[in-house]
Amino acid sequence: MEKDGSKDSMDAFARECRDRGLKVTYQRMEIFRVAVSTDEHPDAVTVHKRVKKRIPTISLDTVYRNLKLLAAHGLLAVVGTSGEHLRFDANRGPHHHFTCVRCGMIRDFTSEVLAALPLPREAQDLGVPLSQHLEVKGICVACEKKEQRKKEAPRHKRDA
Amino acid sequence: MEKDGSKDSMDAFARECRDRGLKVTYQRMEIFRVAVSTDEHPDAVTVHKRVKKRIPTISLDTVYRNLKLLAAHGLLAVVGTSGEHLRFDANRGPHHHFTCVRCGMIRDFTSEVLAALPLPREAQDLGVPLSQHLEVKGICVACEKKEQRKKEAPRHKRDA
DNA sequence: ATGGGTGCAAACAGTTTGCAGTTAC
DNA sequence: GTAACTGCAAACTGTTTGCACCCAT
Repeated sequence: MEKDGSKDSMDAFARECRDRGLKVTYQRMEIFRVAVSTDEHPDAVTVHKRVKKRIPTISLDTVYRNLKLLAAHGLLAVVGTSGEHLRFDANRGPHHHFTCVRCGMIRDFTSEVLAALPLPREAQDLGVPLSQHLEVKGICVACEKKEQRKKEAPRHKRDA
Repeated sequence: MEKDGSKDSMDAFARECRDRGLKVTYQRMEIFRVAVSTDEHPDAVTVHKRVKKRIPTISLDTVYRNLKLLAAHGLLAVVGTSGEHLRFDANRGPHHHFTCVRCGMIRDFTSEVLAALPLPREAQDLGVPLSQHLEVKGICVACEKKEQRKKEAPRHKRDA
């Protein structure tokens, strides 16, 4: 699926919706078209504004609902940790983040390999870089352990 | 400044405050102590809860104000894009982000060098990684141009 | 003493939810 | 026909702001 909102990609999207039991509504299609036609990572209000040009009566909450729904189905993603509360970081040195997708915990790590990494040219083409850090998403050891336990001992209903 | 809230680091912090004309209040010190004593990247409510143990009467908005103030002074940082609106990304392939610190624009880029990069061991120690992407912060070409113009032609008041 | 800082309460903005009517399947 | 979806309005939550008092400098 290219990021252009072409007929092909919209057809593919419609198919993916039906596959998941999601109805293919005009609103949903237009919301997706707008989202997929830009790489500015718009927020819900921006998407709403743009969709309104085609569907003047569409409501903001329909946009929210659809973006969230599509995100839940993996048809699009929420950028970074956006939308969560403000989180603060008193570690002022260069470091990277490991974010647990289960519990939301963010842990720092440092890496000499990464520190030595030159900034890719593709990024330099976009502007003057000031800092860079790697965002790793995954499942932290604590959550991993929890899930292991569930698998290993499903006969106990300790995790009702 | 180590991330331990030791007397030394607190003294250093007090000095940095005074250097910037910020008053060294009990509340401010405790807020910083909490922030710097953890790498969980707590949100304001969490910080508030912890500071309350020492200062039961502290208000949540004092915590907000101080965290924001300290962030503005570079004494701590706001994590990722947190706190902004929800932003959505329909680019489902692996890609990285260039975020402009001036205008907030986020642009995607891909990089074969990065794609080939093995995940550092330090991250694997924290859990099972699912995805990784580089977050580059800097000044985008548009903002860069704007600032150049200001420097080069200050005699014209085209940028009043 | 005095300007910044604090606490309170009220305002705000973005997001979510309940409901009744509508639409895709 | 029915379950999913939409639009509206009201609720909610995290964050910000105005104001009067207080405290570090």
